Amino acid sequence: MTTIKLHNTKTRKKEDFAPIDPDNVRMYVCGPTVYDRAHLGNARPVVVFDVLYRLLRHVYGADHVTYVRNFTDVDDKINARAAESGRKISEITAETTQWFLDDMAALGALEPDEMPRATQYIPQMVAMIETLIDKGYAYEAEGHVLFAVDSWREGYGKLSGRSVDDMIAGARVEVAPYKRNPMDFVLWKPSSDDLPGWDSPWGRGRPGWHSECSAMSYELLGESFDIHGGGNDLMFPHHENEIAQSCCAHPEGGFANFWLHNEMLQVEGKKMSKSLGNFFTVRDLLDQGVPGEVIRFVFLSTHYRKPMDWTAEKRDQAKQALRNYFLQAFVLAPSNGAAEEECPEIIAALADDLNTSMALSLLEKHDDSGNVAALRFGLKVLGLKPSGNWFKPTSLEFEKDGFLLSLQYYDTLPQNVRNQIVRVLGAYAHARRNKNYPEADRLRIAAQSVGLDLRAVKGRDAHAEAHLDFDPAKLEALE
RNA sequence: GGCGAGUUGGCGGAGUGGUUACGCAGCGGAUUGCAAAUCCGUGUACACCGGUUCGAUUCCGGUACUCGCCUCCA
Repeated sequence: MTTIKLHNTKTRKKEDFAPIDPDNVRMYVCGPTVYDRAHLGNARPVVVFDVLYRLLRHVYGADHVTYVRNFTDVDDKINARAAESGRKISEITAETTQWFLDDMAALGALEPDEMPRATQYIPQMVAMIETLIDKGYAYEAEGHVLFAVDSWREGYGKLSGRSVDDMIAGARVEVAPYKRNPMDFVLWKPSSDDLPGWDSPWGRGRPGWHSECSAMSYELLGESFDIHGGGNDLMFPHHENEIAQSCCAHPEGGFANFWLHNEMLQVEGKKMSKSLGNFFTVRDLLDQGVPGEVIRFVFLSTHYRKPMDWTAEKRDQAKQALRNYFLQAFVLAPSNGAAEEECPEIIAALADDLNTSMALSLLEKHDDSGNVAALRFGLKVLGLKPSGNWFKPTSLEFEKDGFLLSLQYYDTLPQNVRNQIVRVLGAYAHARRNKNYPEADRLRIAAQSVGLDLRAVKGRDAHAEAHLDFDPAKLEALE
């Protein structure tokens, strides 16, 4: 069996991955807070851990992996959004959740096995907080329940490599007066009547952000599981706090064995932010006609632990490369050939701490050598699947009146359009035959502007190739 | 200030203690009325300074720079 190596943030080293139970490999990844459309940066961890999910399923079997990714549907940002829009919270979270699912599906991400909503796990959070209070790790103050970092100094800060003292020294936050230690964090906070709230031993309130992931991972994966993932900005404080809660509430388990963190995304060399004007969502890109699999390809071209820069140039290069692979794998190759054939090199690349850019270069190799079976396998295991026909500027070729036509959906075009195309081709061929090059060029350039390529072909008069944006309505003007 | 990540040819991006991927772009050529497409050929790069070594881009130390986190932000 393939040994997967993963960089474990806990040890800062690449380690051999060995699941607690190979029959049920368990992974938890922090999901989105559902208050708005996912921006491009939100998509990176989704794609990174989707690749890992696929690899785990390949190695251990699809039925032997449990992947959990939550939705945070109780949060002050959501409350704020509801207040300013006048809409119901449940409406906003339901809509945003569906948007997220749709956008991530467009990026070729498989849905996790479990997608718990925080609001469905309030009782479990309350229970966990009670346990923490009972064990002396948490205390109530002014309707809040706080985790006391001093009660677990031996463990707190280990993941992110900070000591409690360092953190206090570097803290630049105003400290709430009811905190015993400035670094204590909120497990439960009171809700006013106009905010979402649940009854609890500490009055009506709502959970702190960190409580959610601990309670949900415990409920769905147990007190110890294999992998916990997320963006490296979550390392502190979110993951540190999760560890504190989970390890103190359930000391019998070790919580997550492997911690994986992806690096952040930049846009044209700068952090994506609204103030820089380079902020955009996945949906924006899709609406601009960038296929989701092209976005995915760009993500895959950078190792997950390196900062990734989204640039227009990368987008274009990715599109071109993918077009070639898709053409080779799904159009040019004989359809009756082997569907796919496992490529151990690609699996080995992924098993080496998700070396996706290496895997991509192997795709290139198989494309060059015409090894379609391996190419198909690679595309599949990387989750690169055509979302439409964008990569097929041409499809089948037809002979018509001595001209070679290679037109997408030729047979679905109305007869009059077909005839028009043949007439344009005829005019083009005629002009060339008579060395009337200005006229030939005029036709070629004009045709190009409506999405039709005319070109001379040896041994034939002319060749027309229609692109997807071919607009037959404008064709008439050419004649 | 603290913690962490990174720095490879024009761009992207692997990899390696000595033979130095690959893609894109570029350049040269073939072909072409021109262009496109295609084909052939072409690039000795690894931030800087020390150290280890017969030999380092690859190992060790330091410097510089970039980026992230430390505060709601993925």
